[in-house]
Amino acid sequence: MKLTPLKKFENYLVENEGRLTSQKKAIVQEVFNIDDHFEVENFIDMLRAEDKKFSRATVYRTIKQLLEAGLIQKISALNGKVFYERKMTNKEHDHVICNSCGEIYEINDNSIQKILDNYCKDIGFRPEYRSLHIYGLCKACFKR
Amino acid sequence: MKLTPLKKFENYLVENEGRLTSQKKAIVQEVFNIDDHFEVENFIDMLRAEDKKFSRATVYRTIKQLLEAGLIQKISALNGKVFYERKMTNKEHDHVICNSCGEIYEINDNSIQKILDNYCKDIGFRPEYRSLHIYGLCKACFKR
DNA sequence: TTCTATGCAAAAGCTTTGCAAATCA
DNA sequence: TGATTTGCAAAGCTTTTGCATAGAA
Repeated sequence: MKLTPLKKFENYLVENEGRLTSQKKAIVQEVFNIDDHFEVENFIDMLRAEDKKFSRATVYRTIKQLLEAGLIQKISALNGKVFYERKMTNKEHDHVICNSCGEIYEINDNSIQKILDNYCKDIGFRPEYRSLHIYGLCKACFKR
Repeated sequence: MKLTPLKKFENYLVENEGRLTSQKKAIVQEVFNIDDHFEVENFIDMLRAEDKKFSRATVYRTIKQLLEAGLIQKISALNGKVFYERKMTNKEHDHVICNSCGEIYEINDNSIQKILDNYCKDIGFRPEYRSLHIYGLCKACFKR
């Protein structure tokens, strides 16, 4: 039995003396309609485009709650931009990125996962999210 | 023959029509005196404590230049905090970052390097730089 | 009915920028 | 000398907060 994100959020709110308002409902649905990561300001624009003109404060507050509820995760890029995306429990984010053509490859090697899990265990760290990015030149671009 | 960070920065500045001022010199020396990562505001305080009272703008501008020169690197924690640290050319930067207190641990495990090198070799990718960040809760914060 | 959530505007952090004066090459 | 850099203050951005009102339970 799998709960919908909205249901999960509702459970979280019940447990934490929160209330499920129409704004929160709409925000949750919007977030889980987006496959990709998103920035808050863009997200607000998307809501606006659908005539869901909630205040910035409400959107920020709801995103914070979704984060606390563990339904979404935050990604901080090196350029200072902050993204959010719905949390995929079974998917890590390992990428190989070509500096020349921008092509992105996914790494699928669970020996990395094992090593990292062991490391975390050793230092008593409880991992929640990982990001592994390798930058360089892909085969084709290297030949040139 | 190994160049000092200051010399490298000087070279970078010459190539980019920049000038090596006394402020920049002092900032570079301070940065390379710090073994750990640092936040800009703390860094400014450290400079102040040594009576190097440069304007915030100058510090930010110099850090930006050091970043462009490839002498330091930026780390963004999920709680929004931004850290910098000097770049060790012979060492990859794998970090474990606590989302609660912001503490950063370094991973030293060259088996990761081997796996990644193998992976790159397999797909014909020539790696230049990698960043591996694990976010979660450190021992102390998890207990709370 | 009671307490949380919302919207607004103001404030808070952090970082960047415009401009005149200072400094480097 | 001529161009970049500095310091200051102001402005920009993103995010948070105080407060009165609206709304959920």
